[in-house]
Amino acid sequence: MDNRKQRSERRTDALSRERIVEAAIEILDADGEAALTFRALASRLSTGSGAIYWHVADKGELLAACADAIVVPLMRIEVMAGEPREGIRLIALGIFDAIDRHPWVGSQLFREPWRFGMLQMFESVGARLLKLGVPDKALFDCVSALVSYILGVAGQNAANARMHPEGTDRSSLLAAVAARWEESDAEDYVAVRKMATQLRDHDDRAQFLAGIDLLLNGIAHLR
Amino acid sequence: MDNRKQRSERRTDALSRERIVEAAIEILDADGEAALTFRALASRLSTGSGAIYWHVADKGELLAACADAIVVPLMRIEVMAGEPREGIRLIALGIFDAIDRHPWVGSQLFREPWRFGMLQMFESVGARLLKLGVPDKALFDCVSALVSYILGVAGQNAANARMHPEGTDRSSLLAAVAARWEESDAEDYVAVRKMATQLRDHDDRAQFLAGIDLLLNGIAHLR
DNA sequence: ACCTGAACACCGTTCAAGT
DNA sequence: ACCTGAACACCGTTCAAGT
Repeated sequence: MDNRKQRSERRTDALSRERIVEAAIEILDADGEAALTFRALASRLSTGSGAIYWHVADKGELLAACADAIVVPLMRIEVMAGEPREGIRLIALGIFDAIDRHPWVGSQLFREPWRFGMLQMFESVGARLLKLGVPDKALFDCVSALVSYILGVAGQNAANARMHPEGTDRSSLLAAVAARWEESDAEDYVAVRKMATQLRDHDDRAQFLAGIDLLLNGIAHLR
Repeated sequence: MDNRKQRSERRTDALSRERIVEAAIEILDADGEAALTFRALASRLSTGSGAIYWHVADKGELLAACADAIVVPLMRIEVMAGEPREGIRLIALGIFDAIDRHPWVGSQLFREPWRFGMLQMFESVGARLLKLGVPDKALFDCVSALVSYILGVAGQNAANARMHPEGTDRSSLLAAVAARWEESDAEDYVAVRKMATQLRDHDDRAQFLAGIDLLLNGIAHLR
């Protein structure tokens, strides 16, 4: 996982799809989605902006390739050992953590829902649900629900990162929103007021896992 | 001479935030997110592109205002009559159907997660979960899970619409993907192969509701 | 084959100038 | 106060010309 190379780009290296994707990911991670332009990318690769088009069709394909480079390795189908529920939790957490590190992936996952990575994800989750005894008839709905939920959280994380890039003090931001929630009308906003405290000091990762467990719970009590 | 009355009678109404948002929504619905430019909007409103900036800060605010115009009315907190589970289903379906009609809303909901509409949604869902007997401590996690799931489906629908705009024959597209699923390796893709048939003739709306029910099921079996 | 970089068509946004 | 529309800085993409 930790293949941190020397940053000294040798200008003698030929351009390649992999080098382009690698550089693009560095830009995305460092400065966000808006910073990835063909000009910035070309300059980082010490080449002309047109050169990139020899290896990549357009910006959409470039972003998709970047997302695949992050997500597909996570989806490798491991031997089906271990408790299936735990396996699903680990798959979900793997995606959650990856998107935590690379928030731009979150917005990207929606674009090409039937790409290779998605197939892998359906298989990884589906196989484990089968092992849990989920009937064939309900399988697709259950897997879809889990995947949709994971993507929903991913998308929110990505949006969060886009709006509060890096430095923002998250806990004081949550505190501010929680304060607004607490001040809302006592009659019309009963539930929101009750949730304010939990909003203030919740942990995103734990909350994500709680949602996965709710779904697994619901799946276990099917029919 | 006072000519204000006269002006209000004229056919060309003054520009206003509402008229701008209304026209923007028409463009978004008709031709998608990429078609909404300040130039196109100005031309539809028979005005200069700079004029819009008098009423709207920038494009981000414009898109957010458009999304709010669709979503906020759905979130009106109705009297808490009726069965709570059914109420949550109706709220969720309302959002699903709205995003089905206006797919661009799906991608927009992620951007400003703590906007007014979101507060309303948390209250509408939260109040009903309280009525179901969900303990205060678990409330925020449960509401978050439901909202994340709804947003996840919304985002996927929006992406779908962006990729297959309007005319595409959905059922033959699903059939094509299902065929690929069926042809995948029999050993490595057991689950995917079992899901192929269901993928081919599933209904998005029913599947969405199935996911909501899984979550409600899981919530009901909390302890 | 691969790369260069100017050129093109388009964007969001600004702002002096008008009413 | 509100609107005009040219101008600016930037984009993705193309393509004749180079190696």
